[in-house]
Amino acid sequence: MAMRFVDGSTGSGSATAGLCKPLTTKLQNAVGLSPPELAPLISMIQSTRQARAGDAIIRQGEKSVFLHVLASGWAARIKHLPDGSRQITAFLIPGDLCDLQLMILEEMDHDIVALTAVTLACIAEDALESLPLRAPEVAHALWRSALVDEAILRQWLTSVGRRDARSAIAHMLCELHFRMTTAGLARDDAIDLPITQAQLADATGLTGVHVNRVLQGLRGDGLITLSRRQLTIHDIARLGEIAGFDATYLRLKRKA
Amino acid sequence: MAMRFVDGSTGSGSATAGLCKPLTTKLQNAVGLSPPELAPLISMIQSTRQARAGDAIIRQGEKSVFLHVLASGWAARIKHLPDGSRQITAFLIPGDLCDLQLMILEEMDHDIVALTAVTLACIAEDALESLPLRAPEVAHALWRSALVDEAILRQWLTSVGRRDARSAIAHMLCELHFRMTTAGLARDDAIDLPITQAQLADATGLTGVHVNRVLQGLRGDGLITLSRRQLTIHDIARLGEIAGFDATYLRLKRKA
DNA sequence: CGTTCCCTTGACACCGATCAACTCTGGTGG
DNA sequence: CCACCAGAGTTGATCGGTGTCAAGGGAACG
Repeated sequence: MAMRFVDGSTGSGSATAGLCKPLTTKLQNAVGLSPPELAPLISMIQSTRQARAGDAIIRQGEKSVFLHVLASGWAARIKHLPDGSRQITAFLIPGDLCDLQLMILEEMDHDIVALTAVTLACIAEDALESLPLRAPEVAHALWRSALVDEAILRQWLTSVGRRDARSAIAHMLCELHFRMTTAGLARDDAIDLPITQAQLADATGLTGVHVNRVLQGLRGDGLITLSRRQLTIHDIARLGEIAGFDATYLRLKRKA
Repeated sequence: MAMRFVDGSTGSGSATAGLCKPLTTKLQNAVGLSPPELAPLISMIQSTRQARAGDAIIRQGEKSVFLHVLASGWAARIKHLPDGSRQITAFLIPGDLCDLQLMILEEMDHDIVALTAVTLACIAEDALESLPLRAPEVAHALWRSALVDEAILRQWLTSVGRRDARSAIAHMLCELHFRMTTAGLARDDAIDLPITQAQLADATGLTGVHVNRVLQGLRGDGLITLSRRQLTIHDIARLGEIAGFDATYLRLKRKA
């Protein structure tokens, strides 16, 4: 959990702007914000922070004086149970907000753990507090991002509660592909998928063994290739059909 | 889905104030707002709306010009799957907000359905938009309520994904009892629980038959009484232990 | 006083969990 | 460059928690 500080000056120093690429891409694609509108956000990045795979980014019960934005790498929201099992409650990809809720709530109700090496952009809380006045459309966009996360959560609950394993995993792969595309991180039908089958199991409420068998099935049907942390979806239409996937919940736009 | 309009004048007309009892109780208990601080909220209620059990309050894909606050009765957020099965994503009790998300997002990603006869307080959207300026602590409280709903969602996902049926149902009963208490609607260890076993099954990812058997088990162990839509918890400590229940996620307070 | 949900119970089937190797891959150090 | 090692993936055999199907009983409501 090494801390490293970079240039936090106002303006669009190229290092800072590069850090925020996935976030700005996401906000442009999904909300329709223009680069000039996004400038206030980029200029608020005060420092960056690195973490290695397995490190906790923030723990249950903690509070933070920074809003953390994932700039590179993957992370997960994790809830731990008394018996040692865990439920992954969200996968965070570049451009996702870690802890916007701490603007309003007192402490985290879950851990956030880095799944790969990770770079975080840190935005000071007090800078955020004046954001609604200084750049209302950006503040709006951040809340929108949080509300889409909640819509994702409802989809996950639906997957775990009512879809069978094959359909649930297909749905997860469709969603991740779609989100990576929105963040500008997909290469056509292929994405980096740097998570283990056990982590996929913790997200879908299954066991690692069963996830493995289901993936074999999807591979066997020629729907996907997944190896060396690279996912390629060969027949996205059919995969979406198996999943009952409808991307509307990820597209929810800003109100006119 | 009859619409009925009542006095929407400013001030604390007793009818309007009475409507909001559970909401104000909740906000007082959970956030520590005082009655004078809540006055602006009560004065914003523009009309009320009634619905009968089974009626849709708002449908997936719809938008609304009102924020609906549940004043009496129970409702549920429901996601429908292509095969006809359903996942209940939230139980809404008096004092809960139905569609705050529509302040920012364009359309609903799920249905909200009345589970009993229901009274809704309607707050006009444009009145809400100026709320952060006029009564920042109330606006804060509303967002807080939405974020607690998200924390609840994470708990549900954890229940469905990683707890067994007995533990998941015990957890649900603990949560509902706690929330009813916070809304000022509990009588010691007893609450109204006007939902069917099938609905409890749709919320926990189980079948009605299995929910029935689990409830029999909890009854047989002397932990609860549940009949005629009345739930009494006889041994809340042991029920909480079975559930792995920790109410922190429902208590998340306003930031100092 | 019948109709309609809802609850209850039993027998049986099955999806996914568990247990237990074994293999493969990537990274590390000699 | 190779030997080693830990983590991740793979596979088979078996178990068990829930689902499914089917039927009957009870309570609310007109």
